Amino acid sequence: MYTIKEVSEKTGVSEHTLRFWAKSGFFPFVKRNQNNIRQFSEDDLGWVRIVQCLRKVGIENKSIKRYIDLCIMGDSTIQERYEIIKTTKEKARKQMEDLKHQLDMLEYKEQFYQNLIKNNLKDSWNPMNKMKENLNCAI
Amino acid sequence: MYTIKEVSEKTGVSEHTLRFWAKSGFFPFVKRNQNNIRQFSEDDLGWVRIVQCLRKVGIENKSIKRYIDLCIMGDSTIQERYEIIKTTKEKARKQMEDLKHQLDMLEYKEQFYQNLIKNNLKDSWNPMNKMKENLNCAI
DNA sequence: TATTATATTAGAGTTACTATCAGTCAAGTA
DNA sequence: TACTTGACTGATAGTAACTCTAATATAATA
Repeated sequence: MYTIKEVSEKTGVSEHTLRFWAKSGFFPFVKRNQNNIRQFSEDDLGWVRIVQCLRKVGIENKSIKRYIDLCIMGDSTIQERYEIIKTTKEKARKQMEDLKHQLDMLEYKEQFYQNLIKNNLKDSWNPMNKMKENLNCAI
Repeated sequence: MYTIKEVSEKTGVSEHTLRFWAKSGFFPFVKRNQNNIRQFSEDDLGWVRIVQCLRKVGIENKSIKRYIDLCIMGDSTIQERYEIIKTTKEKARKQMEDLKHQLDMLEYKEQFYQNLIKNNLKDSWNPMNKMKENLNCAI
């Protein structure tokens, strides 16, 4: 059993956000002790991790709540939950692709600046200066 | 020269967001025609794309503004701009890694539900049912 | 000439936190 | 017994980055 602090440390989700999520109905099975303190079980930790995963892929809280509610409803909703996961996975895959493009662009920019710096120091009248002049345009 | 609509279509950034970014000072060189309509040049399009790239990697608008301002200031800021791009690239690389973990988790979940569905339909008293019972816990 | 399309602006609304405050409660320590 | 610590509650305000709405203007088209 884990306190909210331990869950925060284990998952990297702030205590604030965990309470916010709890209030949003994301952890319906978390028990309290006699002092009203939340006691997260290993399974509850699993819920935290899946919520965290869905959020990181950009699923909005309303949709996460829907998924949680389906889980609570039991076996009859397995198909729908499967579809949600499949769609989310596809979304994550597209994000990976997109992020790869951004990484490529940043690598290109890095090279661009690296050349600029190298040539600026060594040689002030080489062809790179054409680029230099256009710097404000090309960023 | 492109209208805001054309830029939106070319880049996938909404007209709304483009105006918001413009207002934030991200496109200082965009000219207007006699009717006060924005006319994006090919170079301006380049600015849109780099801003889009930085946003997609999660760089906050305040930092983007800083980068834009450095660009305007000219050659003396090349080193600092280079550092920003390098740091951003590193950030993007870390995001890729993290997203890969989320993708792995979603793939695992997909398999989990797939097995559940397959076994539920074919055989109601196999070992998978243990998992089924724990579904609400394991999500 | 009337309508439609596209553009502009200011400003309100939204999401998902994030932070702060005020106050309660219980457990452990000096 | 007083004090500190950690957790809880609720309310409220602030923030980032959009996102949407409304009011208005111009230009092209029927």
